[in-house]
Amino acid sequence: MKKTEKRPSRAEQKARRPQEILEAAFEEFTVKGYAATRVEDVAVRLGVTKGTIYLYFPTKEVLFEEMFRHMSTPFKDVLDSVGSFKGTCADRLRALLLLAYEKIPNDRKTRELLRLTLSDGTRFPDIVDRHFDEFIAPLVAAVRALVDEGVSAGEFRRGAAANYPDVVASSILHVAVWRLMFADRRSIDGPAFMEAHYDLALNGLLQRS
Amino acid sequence: MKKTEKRPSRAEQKARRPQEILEAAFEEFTVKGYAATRVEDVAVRLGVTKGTIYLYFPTKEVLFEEMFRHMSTPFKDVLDSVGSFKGTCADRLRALLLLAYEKIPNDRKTRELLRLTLSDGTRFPDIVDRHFDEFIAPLVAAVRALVDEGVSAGEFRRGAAANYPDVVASSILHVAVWRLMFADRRSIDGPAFMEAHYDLALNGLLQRS
DNA sequence: TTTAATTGACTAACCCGTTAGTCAGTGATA
DNA sequence: TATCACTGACTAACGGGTTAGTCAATTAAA
Repeated sequence: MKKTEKRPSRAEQKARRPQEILEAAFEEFTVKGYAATRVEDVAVRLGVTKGTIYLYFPTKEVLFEEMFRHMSTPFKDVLDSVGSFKGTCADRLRALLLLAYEKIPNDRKTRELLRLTLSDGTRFPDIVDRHFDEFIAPLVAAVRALVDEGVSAGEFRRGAAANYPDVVASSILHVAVWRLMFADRRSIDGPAFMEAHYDLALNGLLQRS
Repeated sequence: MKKTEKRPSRAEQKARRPQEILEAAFEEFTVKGYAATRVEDVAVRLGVTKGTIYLYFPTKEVLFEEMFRHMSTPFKDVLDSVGSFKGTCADRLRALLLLAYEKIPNDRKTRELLRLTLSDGTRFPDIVDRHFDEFIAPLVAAVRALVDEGVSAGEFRRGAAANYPDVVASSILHVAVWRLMFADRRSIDGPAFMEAHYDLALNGLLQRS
């Protein structure tokens, strides 16, 4: 308990509350899932009582939805930076994979939101659509653009894989799911796995002779 | 409602009950998850009352665990049949992928158990370990054996991908997760996806010469 | 008639959402 | 600067509804 920082004024505290609540909610919901999380758990984690939560959010469902929105940062911006990259398509594929690994399996926030999407997506179809629009669609589009360009340039083969870009990226999901399943119980060597992924994908795409 | 089959005797009914309950439990748990499923939902689905469930299973937790055990059919046996295949490693890789696609993303049972593993695995660590032993480990081992053999025979490259067999198979998981997320809302062309997967993996593995 | 599978009412505990009341913090007044 | 009336963020306790688990009564097969 540091005492160095001064106690915030009431106005400051009030302005800060919604964010604090949403972040506490994230921790609880991701560990227990929507149904098994009690609103009071969220409050206790923050050091307040349940009533306080209801001053800021009308229902548990709204709390969950807003938590999800607050925690999911769009992926498009990150991907756009790949478009500005120079170099061979092979180099740019590598850059793209690096970014995607950072953003998806290596980022706890994204990883846990994936879990919630799978476990509670039926109850909240909106968050699944958001997840698709903000993560999956942009990533698949980026891979597709890159592969198409490689094919046009004669660098990549024209083949079944080139037409289904998902298969080029899907090992990223593997790492994310692995970590969600086993946490620290079975560790996975991220960089080594990514190298293997890049090696297989690149050689799978490259012109053969 | 066919009336052709005769009413079962009491002994027959009693012998049949546990299975019936476990299958009804599967339907309910996979739709709502552990926490949001009521024991009475399971009973109603079967046309009995809650008390009956408790004649056969002592608690909701035990019901869930036994449901999971009853529904997960081991994968090893299926994989062993690949070992007896003849042909090039490329052919055998194709056969292995076909089997894996049938068993994982195309099989509703396996798919939904994957969802439960992710959503309620924290509460039931045992089922995660079972899942690993019965699905993941055998599949990875089979891929590794095949890739190693291909490398020894000079058919496959020696490279990063050959050392991390997971990347060769991980697109399978992609289809499973996709279907869990979007159900019928965004369909995925299974056979075409598998072709793309095989195309990329095989060319990624093959000797480059 | 005997036996045992099944029922369904019941309990105890739980949890969402509400609200009357509290008190720390604020700012006007002297 | 010191006093104090007032505000509003927060709390504590509760109503109402739900659900896991129990068990005495029921019912139908043998």
